[in-house]
Amino acid sequence: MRSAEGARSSRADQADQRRAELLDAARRVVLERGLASTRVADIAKATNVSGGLIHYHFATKDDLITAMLRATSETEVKRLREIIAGPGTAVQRLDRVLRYYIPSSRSDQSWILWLDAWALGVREPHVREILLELEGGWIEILAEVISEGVAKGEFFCDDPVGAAERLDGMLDGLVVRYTLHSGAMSRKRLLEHARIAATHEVGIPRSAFPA
Amino acid sequence: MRSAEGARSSRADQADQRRAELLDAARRVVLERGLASTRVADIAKATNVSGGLIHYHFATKDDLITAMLRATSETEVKRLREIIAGPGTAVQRLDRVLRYYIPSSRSDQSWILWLDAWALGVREPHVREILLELEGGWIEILAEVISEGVAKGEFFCDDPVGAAERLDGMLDGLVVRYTLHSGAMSRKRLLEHARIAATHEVGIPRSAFPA
DNA sequence: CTAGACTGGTTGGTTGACCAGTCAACCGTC
DNA sequence: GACGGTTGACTGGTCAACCAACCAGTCTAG
Repeated sequence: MRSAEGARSSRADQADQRRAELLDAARRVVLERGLASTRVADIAKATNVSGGLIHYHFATKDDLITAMLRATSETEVKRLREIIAGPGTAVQRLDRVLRYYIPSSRSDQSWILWLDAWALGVREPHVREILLELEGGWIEILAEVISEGVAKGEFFCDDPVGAAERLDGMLDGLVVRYTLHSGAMSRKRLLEHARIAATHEVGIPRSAFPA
Repeated sequence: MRSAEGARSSRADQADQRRAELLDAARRVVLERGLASTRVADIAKATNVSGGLIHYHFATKDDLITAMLRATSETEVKRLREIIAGPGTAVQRLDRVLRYYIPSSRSDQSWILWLDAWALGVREPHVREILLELEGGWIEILAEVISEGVAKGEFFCDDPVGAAERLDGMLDGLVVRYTLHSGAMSRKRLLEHARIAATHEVGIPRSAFPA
């Protein structure tokens, strides 16, 4: 009765949990050390696990990294969807998306992962595919929010997808700048840039956004 | 008479030339193989030179890579300055800058170098510094062109530096997309995005740019 | 003008560190 | 007792950096 599908820790569950744990450790280690200098042994150590176990769950280091990127990308898009699912006007929703691009603090270094992934993606088609999905997700969501605003008469824009591509591109570029040279681009300034560009794209005044 | 300062191949000249040759080969090899998998031996082979010689001219691999990035960055900014030095209206000059961001063909992969450098820059302050100068150069030049246009009454923009930062950021982001997923972003569309964003930033109609 | 010392450039082989992936043996649970 | 999960030692290979030797010009003293 208990051991059927409601079982607390079947074999499969245990393996899945370990896999997830390894993926998580991999993400942490890569963020800390960078993709280039991340060894399988580092990830093993971060999980208090033997090196061999990694290769039991993931055939190659490449598999592990790829799976980690895919998992991270998927939860990222999922969270973003939750963000826009909430209530509010189109401007409020758009502002939430813009803010979600920007690292919330100096210690939030999640973008580093994507800088590494871009470089890797140049050579690795699998990685490129993951990145395409992630970027596509951002753009799609931005475009949705904009279209919605247009439908409600809040926004004015005859090419929501184009506008979304431009906004997404600008945010990517500016976040790189913010991540690499925090001195040359404050978080505040970055957000202001995002909001100004958004006003240009959806035809509303700056005052429509919070100060 | 011949051997004085007009000498064809003094010691110093020879060394400088070899250094330049090595830097050039390094750039080619890194573009082709990626930073992560570029070996000193690869660069040696590409120059038909022994591995030891590399370490004679550059103490460490890191030195070589850093010097190569710095040299590339500097010639990049120099070329960009030449681009805007030419004649024409402010719109024409701005358009030339926008076009200069964008790889001129599928085979022009020079941006790959900067994707690698961004990832490296996260960990290496020297690299970060080079990138800051490069990006700063782009922004400065964009801001100059915009300010000039404003002074001449061609453009309308009360914050040329802010506009330059936004345009530079957008172009960086979109070029990444173009470089990684050429299928999802054609060169034509990329240029169109650049021009549209520019019209927003400098307050001119789309028709001011070439079709 | 020239022989020999000196210097900078170059070679190729070597070394020591590092690391992904393998393997045989071990443990706990059903 | 069989199987999924786990260990840690081991292997084969790779690579940056070092080094001893060599060579081609250049300088200097006689």
